[in-house]
Amino acid sequence: MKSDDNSVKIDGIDKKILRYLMEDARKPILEIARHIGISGAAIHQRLRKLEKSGLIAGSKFVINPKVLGYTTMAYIGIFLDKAMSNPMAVKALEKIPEVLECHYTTGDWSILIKVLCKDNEHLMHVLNKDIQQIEGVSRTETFISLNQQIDRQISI
Amino acid sequence: MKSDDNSVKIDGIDKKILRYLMEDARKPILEIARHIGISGAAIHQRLRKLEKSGLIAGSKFVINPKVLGYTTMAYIGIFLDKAMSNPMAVKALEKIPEVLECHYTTGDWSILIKVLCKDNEHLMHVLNKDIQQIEGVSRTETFISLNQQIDRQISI
DNA sequence: ATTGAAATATGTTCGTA
DNA sequence: TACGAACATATTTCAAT
Repeated sequence: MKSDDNSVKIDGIDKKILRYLMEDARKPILEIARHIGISGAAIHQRLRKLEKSGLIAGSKFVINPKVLGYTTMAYIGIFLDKAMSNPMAVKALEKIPEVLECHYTTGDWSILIKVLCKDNEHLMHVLNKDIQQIEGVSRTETFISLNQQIDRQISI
Repeated sequence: MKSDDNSVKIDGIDKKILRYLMEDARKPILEIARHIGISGAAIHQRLRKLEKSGLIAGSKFVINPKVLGYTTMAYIGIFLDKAMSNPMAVKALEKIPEVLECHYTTGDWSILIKVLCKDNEHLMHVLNKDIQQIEGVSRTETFISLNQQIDRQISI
């Protein structure tokens, strides 16, 4: 069910439903139904349509890492010797649990990753013992996040 | 309920419960109960404890932005004239819906942001019309994510 | 697409161990 | 902590519009 511009069409009611569930995935459908004034069955049907379209990728519990002692987040730009080593480097990065994101990027680096560590010492360990030891990694540039001010999903 | 190292203690059962819900926030508690072999009431009680500890920050529906036509993700390093302009710049960034993350960082830039746009043209528009026009922004460096290979939460 | 109602499943509380 | 039972809600399906 795709439109001309290769994107799914959703109407105002779909948006309202999604906005509730993007805030709280466990919000009861019937509660949303009461808020926006249509039946629970209608919402149920719309959600099935949205899931089928692929727009809803799933749902997640959000964990607060600080409560587990993880207080140091950083972005690390990685220079690789040869482009050939990229897929192997990503495989190695996947095995490092502190690596939460990994992007091939334009610009100076081959790869940009986001890591979450307990503290600076832990970060240093991940850099020196885990990342620098990956075959093909020649150099890294680290940017520690002193404070995350915005963290949100796409606005619909 | 914090331990000596200022982090919450969770046991193996807590971890199992959380792992299920981090994958699928709407997974029924009773289903999880059947999987791990304790009663639904016990899980309910543990979840209340985990929420009270602050470890569970909430839950979210995950939207696939590609289905809405958003295919260009980029990181942008922003140079600010004076540190003084930082909070004002963040306020201005909050008003740009394409900005999904914003970090104060160590290193070259004052601020690192993540943006999600429909295409390169849209990204260029956000750069030139929205970001560059913010008071105090002197220069930006853009890194387009050609491909995101890893995207996950903290592993517990 | 939407509805109400019925059937099924789940969430929640409580007394007890 | 954990349990089971009882009660309150929610999800899901379906015939009808």
